[in-house]
Amino acid sequence: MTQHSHDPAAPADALTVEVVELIGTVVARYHEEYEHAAARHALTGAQARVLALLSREPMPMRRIAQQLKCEPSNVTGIVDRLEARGLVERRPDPDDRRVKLAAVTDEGMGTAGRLRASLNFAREPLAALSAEDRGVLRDLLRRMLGTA
Amino acid sequence: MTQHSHDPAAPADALTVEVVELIGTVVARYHEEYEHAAARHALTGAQARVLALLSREPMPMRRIAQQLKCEPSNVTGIVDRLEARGLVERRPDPDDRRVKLAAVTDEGMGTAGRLRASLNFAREPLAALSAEDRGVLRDLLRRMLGTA
DNA sequence: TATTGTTATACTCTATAACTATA
DNA sequence: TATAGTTATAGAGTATAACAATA
Repeated sequence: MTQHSHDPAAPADALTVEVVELIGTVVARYHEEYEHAAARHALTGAQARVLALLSREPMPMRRIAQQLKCEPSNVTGIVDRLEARGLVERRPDPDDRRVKLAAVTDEGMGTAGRLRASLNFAREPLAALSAEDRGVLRDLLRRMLGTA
Repeated sequence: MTQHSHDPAAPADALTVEVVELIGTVVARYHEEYEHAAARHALTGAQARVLALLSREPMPMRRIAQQLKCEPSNVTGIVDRLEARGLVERRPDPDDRRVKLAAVTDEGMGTAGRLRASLNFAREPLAALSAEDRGVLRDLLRRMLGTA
């Protein structure tokens, strides 16, 4: 049983435990900041996520649910509330009349942009790291996530 | 305006943007795994967090709310549900009769232990990194979080 | 008076199941 | 038959405000 074991039942060493705890702290701080940024625009976290998603590209209700990893029925309500505020609209899909494409309005695009700008998680914690450090961090995270 | 600027309105460089996106992915994966681990024990995320919190140390309802960063009134319901399942109990505080100390039962301690063990975020993604890499990652995260 | 925990209320998110309109 | 979106329903988390017991 070495430190490099992939045995899922292997007890974690002290270093791994500390890294996991640090990641937990990052997760908590990230979420807190995201919720606050959303609240500053009178949005819930879920609404902000959908708005951010649609600001990149309109998409069917079904696909929003897949991205959010939730049931399609939930998306109806979230989009309803965004639509009631004029930030999002439902458009018919010319290729399939069953499908409704959710798309941000001009106002919604503005809100999405301000939301993105007010998310200072990008700048504040990472500002403590040099460009070189950030590069090392990027590589480690990539490998951790299996995307490198 | 240099790359090291702390100006909160400064646009983020490409590297910073990528690191933030990677952190976003880590956050999403961490949360997904936490919710699944909780669900395997028929707990919600909030219930699992409170159980984990109390498994370290009994504490007043008020302090649970502070740790969860939510209103004290919410804690009543979460602890109610844990108590109904016999995982947690309310005890009087001998020093202040207004206070109720929430504490895990023996059964709750067992569930908390199994929950912790089933959280394999500790092992799976970090297994891709060597001990040296994990040390570097720990140092970068510490500095990012301002705890070093 | 201030504090602790609770209750009452309203809103949002969530999953499940049944429904509709299309395909 | 199958799929996209919705509705209906119920449970859980959340904040706000008002309350009882205690400090």
